[in-house]
Amino acid sequence: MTTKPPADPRRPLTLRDVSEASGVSEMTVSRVLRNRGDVSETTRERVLEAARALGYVPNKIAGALASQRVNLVGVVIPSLSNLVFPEVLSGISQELEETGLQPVFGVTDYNQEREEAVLYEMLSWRPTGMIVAGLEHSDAARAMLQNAGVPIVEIMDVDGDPVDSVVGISHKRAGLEMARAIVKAGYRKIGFLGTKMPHDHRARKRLEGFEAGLAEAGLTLADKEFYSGGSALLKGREMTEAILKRSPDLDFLYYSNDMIGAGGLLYCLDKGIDVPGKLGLAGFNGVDLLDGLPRRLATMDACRREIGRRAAAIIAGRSESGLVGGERVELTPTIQMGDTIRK
Amino acid sequence: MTTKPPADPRRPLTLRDVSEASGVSEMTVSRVLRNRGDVSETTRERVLEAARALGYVPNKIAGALASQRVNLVGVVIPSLSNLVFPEVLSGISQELEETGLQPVFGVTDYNQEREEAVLYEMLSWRPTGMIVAGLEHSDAARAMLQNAGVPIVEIMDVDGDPVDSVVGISHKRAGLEMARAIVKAGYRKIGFLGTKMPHDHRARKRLEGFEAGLAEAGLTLADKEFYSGGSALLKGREMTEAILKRSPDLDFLYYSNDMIGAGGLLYCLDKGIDVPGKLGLAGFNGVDLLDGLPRRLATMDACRREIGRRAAAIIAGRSESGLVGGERVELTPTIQMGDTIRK
DNA sequence: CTGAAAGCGCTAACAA
DNA sequence: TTGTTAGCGCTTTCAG
Repeated sequence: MTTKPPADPRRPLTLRDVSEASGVSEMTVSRVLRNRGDVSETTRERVLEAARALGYVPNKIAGALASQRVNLVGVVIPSLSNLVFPEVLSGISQELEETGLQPVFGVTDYNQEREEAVLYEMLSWRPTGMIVAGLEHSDAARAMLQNAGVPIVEIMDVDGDPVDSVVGISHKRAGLEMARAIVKAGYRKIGFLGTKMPHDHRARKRLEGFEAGLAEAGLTLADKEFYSGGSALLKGREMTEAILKRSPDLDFLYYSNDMIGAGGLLYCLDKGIDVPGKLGLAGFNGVDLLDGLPRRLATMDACRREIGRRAAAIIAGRSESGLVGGERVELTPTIQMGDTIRK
Repeated sequence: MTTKPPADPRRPLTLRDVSEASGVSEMTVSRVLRNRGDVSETTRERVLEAARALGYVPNKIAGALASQRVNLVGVVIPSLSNLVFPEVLSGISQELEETGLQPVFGVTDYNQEREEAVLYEMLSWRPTGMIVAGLEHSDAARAMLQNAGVPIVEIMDVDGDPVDSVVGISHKRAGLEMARAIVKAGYRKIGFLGTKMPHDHRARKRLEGFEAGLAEAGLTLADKEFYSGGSALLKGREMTEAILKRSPDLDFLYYSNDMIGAGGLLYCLDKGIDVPGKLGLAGFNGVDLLDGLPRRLATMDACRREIGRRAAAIIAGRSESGLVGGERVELTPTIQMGDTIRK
């Protein structure tokens, strides 16, 4: 006759431990812990009591393997320091809160190889769905997403060919409309200041749309200036100084984001340049972080939180309603004229 | 005689599929895909080829269950919009990059109930380790962490009683030293402006340390102003206006973070207040986002990226070297005097 | 309302 | 170098 060796005390607890402590079968314990099926109030309480007393934390790995269900939603974004993405994430978290689904974040640093690695890693956890920033992916990444067999939502941008669903704004259109507004306000010698990152496709599309908008009025960009890295506010300052030295006759500066725009604005105020009389300014994103500046920079709201919410809603909706086709949600950004464009 | 029904074509691929496609046992396929054990170059290539052709993505759920190893590190932070935390996360990602470990983020919104929920959720995936912001947790949360059986690193703050390891700065000391620097520069009527959030323990500790520092010189805070929510830059402006209206004789304003400090600075410059001659200003965090302001705000670097890195290194180190006791890493923040304190 | 048996997809340990 | 066997901790399914 043998006795079982005493279990390792540092071994994580299992359903069996709760079962033994409560004198109820593992199956019934499992039911109680998941609120599934009918369990008598008596046993229910006995089980809950035992689980709490032991400090049992269920093993979702085993649960997921057995049930073939994982309450994770993968979210892949290029950067956390961009100010834009935390807000998207926040919209996603908020929308998912009530659904029992949990977002899991991955960051690519605007790097396609990293993106592939992150996607592979995430998909290997068999998430309920994936939310991925942007429409531009390597062939391998697209293939992975296509074969994943779960709802995919590409976000931020709608100008392109989505794998499945897409939620975002048209950055081309955003650039176009900003150009029209600027032209309409009477500006003619217009410069562009933006990021150098070759993989920031959305900034590129805004610039394309912007140039198209100028072309409608027979205009072309008078000058451009690009940067990469560093404090955006400071870069905005430096770039503005540089472009104005080179092209002193510019009457408008269009910045690819609000942070560099704010730097430019501060520079102009420092130098006593008449804004928006002699020089108009506009950015992009509508970050309310900047609301306390001496003047409100003209900008365009990118609907960041709403994008996160809608994307999450698609995943949540589909995960309970079975499969539906790819949806397309195009949000409409609104221009905020602020105080840096002439009326 | 029966034939197996054809497999559901949308069913995710398994090791078995790769095994059949390559004519190699599942076990060997598994070895190849994990680079474990010796496999002949011939079979290795055959397997890799088959896996790629099929688009096989391994199922980590099953793998983790079988191997009892999970390459996930849980990271729990209070907020993403705080500017501080993205940088910590970035330090963590960076340090983990080479180790095969993957960070998974969870956000608590400075809410203890949410924290419990997030911790429970994460621990149920049996991660390799946990990084948690702050030392203040509910009893239930502490118990969960204590019983998790994996390395826990609490970050940001060292003033308190850690569950296991801790990496951070002393916020008490940070406040204390800033007070000393201010007093030494000759300021005497000092006001404090900060967040109202009752759960921002670190801000509270800085304030305590700050008051202790003033007390050393026989001083007390002349006035205080608190806020919650909204654009920090704007709030900084508004609060500064309010406190100066109420207490026009203040000669220094200590802000609990750089963003509201920047708002205050912009307000003072607008109003033509002599900074730092008549009024000194200081913030906290050292966010280089603000480098482009007209003057550099005095501040104190909170070592955010370094904190993330060190915490991640502890998890990574312990996961391969077996268990070690709780480590304590206290980083030393450095004052940056900027242009808003008299020399 | 409760329990017993089978197996999710993979890997540890051992055998060949 | 490769294959076989058992089982990770849970849930599904079916039987009581």
